[in-house]
Amino acid sequence: MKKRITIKDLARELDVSVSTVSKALRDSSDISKETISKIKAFAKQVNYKPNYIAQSLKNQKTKTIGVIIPDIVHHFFTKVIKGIENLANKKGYNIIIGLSNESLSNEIVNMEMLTNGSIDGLIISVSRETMQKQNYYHIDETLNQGIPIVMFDRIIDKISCDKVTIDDKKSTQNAVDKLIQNGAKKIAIITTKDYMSVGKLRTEGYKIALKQNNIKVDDNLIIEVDDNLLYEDHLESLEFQIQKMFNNCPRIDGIFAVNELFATVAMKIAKNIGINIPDDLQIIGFTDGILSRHASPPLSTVNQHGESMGEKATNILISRIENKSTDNYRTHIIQTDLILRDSTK
Amino acid sequence: MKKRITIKDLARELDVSVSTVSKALRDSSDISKETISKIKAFAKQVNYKPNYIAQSLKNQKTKTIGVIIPDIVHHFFTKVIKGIENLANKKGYNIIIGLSNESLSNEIVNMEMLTNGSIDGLIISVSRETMQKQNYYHIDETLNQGIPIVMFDRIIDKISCDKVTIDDKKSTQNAVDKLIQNGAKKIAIITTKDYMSVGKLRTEGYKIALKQNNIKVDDNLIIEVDDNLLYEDHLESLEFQIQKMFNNCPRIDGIFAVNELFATVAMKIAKNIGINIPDDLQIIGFTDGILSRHASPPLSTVNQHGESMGEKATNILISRIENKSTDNYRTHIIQTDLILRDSTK
DNA sequence: AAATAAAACTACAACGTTTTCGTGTTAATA
DNA sequence: TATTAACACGAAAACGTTGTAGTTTTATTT
Repeated sequence: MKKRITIKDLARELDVSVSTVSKALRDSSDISKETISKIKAFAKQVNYKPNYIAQSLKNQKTKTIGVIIPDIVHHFFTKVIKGIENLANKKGYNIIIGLSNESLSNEIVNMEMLTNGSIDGLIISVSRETMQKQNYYHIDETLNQGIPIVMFDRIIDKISCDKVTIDDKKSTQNAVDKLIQNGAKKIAIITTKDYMSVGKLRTEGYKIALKQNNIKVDDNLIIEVDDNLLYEDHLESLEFQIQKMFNNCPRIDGIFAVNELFATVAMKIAKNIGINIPDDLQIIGFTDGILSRHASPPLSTVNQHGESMGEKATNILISRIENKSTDNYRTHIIQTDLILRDSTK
Repeated sequence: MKKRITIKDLARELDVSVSTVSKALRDSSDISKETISKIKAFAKQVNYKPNYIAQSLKNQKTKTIGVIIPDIVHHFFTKVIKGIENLANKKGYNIIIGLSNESLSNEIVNMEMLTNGSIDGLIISVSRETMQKQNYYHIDETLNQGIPIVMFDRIIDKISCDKVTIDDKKSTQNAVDKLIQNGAKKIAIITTKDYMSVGKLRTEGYKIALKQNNIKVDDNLIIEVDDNLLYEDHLESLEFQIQKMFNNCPRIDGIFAVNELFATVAMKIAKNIGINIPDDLQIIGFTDGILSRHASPPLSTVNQHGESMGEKATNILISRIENKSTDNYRTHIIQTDLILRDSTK
């Protein structure tokens, strides 16, 4: 186990001062060409690598960005992270990840760990509990400390910072429109309770689409799933609610689901009852994940472009970090599109 | 934007020395009870938070562990990360993630970024390219630097470090056994080319199970998919190979697939041809992911317990980091189990 | 040859901690 | 009362860098 080589070691070996080495390595005009190349050559030879921690302390910046998400076992978030990582790496940043597990206290703990000097900026999608309790103190705090934040997907209007998201309302409006154009008349939506901004917005989009096409909104067709439970572990209750919907309104011919799990489960149940998809019932989900792609039939879905979202967020964050740009905060909208597969006509 | 409060600030305000403050905050016996509580109270009042970077530099440890994986858009890895994060957080560690995207050079770059002082230890599942090219220099290097490494899932025998994985051979042997017990006689395996240790081991397990049950191994039933391509983007070629298998050997009554995507696609194709599952054909996949759970019928599968794997790896790593334990390196085996759903009788 | 300017290099403080080794008080012992 | 021990605190170095403000050397001008 070799000891790490430091600038001091180089200086001693080459019989120059520490400052000379440091400057040479960063091509300072203070140092002569020959000395620079001599030092660099030697540094390379002995495999010198600068200590990031020391640099961070000295430069007061860490070249790492924090990412806090509610859950990592989730296709969409995973795509976003991929986008973040790729761009961040390209720009010489590392990412350090915190998981809130949908809990406010976890979110706070993670945030505190990260904001004690470890990161230059933060990208976050807040936990469900944070939205419910509307407790944003920790977010305000880190903003106050001068750490730039970019929120994505689940954003909070009251907080003023950069945001990147999609137009949830418009996107579902388009999707529902498509259902209607395809001949659907009795369209249900499977959504979440409305403390989740996205669920709420998508429900609104659904209603607008219906109204514009002169279809009456029927509250029996609006299924609000209580997503306090982690769906994957509580499938029965989800299935139960959907089953009930079919019982109450057997003649449903279109379903818009707020995520791909809801869509997949709805389709499964419909098929069990003997409903033919897409002939008798058309379904459109949200988020182009693995489930949609491999369901049978493959699900039509609204593609959120998670990777672009991650890249956009990273871009904004890094320019805040590096330019100290004090432009007004903006909310950037990522375009969605409708991927039409076999669950629609 | 408030300036961050440092120990120096506290010292000035309270009119004591920096050392006293530092010691008081860590409950040193050097300092009197009263002074300690006075200092702590004040620190709390002004919301003092220690600077992690400075502590890292001074203490020569960062309390963060690096995680490098080939891909994050992948249910299994995601489960492992969850396991790592949960345990790490509990023990006061952060995790910082690097993605290799299955590329050796990316893996190297990430590794270099992380090993320049940013992490105390590393958990890694190597990229496909690393396994193919058998280029392990970067891994040896960081081991040499005294940074402990735990490899998981895709492990390299030649490298001596801690490892945690499953018994691929035995697990598939059990699964194939189950198929045979259920009456299957003509069992195919869909695997990967054998530079991937896991594909190779699973194929071996498959062969053992057949032999022990006096079934002749038929090379036509061993489908080796070239997974140099990212499957998700190259489904056609995967489908093509599986299709061909059914054409060549129509009477297949059992399939073991090396991952859940292969299993799902195989099932889809079989259903299209009109094969009934599980009556005519039984399928078992690997990795209990979202696809298996929501396929129709739901897929029987070998559960790898990714989360436990992550936790185990973290445990081992942290004890290496903190105890400097010099026990011999061990390879820990995580038990798998067979989840029986509706794709088997 | 003296004065000046430019070039090449170095000392040192600083980033925010932790820790070793003192030093000055007070209390206990001889 | 003199000596020692225990207690409470502080000065300063260190972790590995960077950058400012010198200082020395070399080259240029008069």
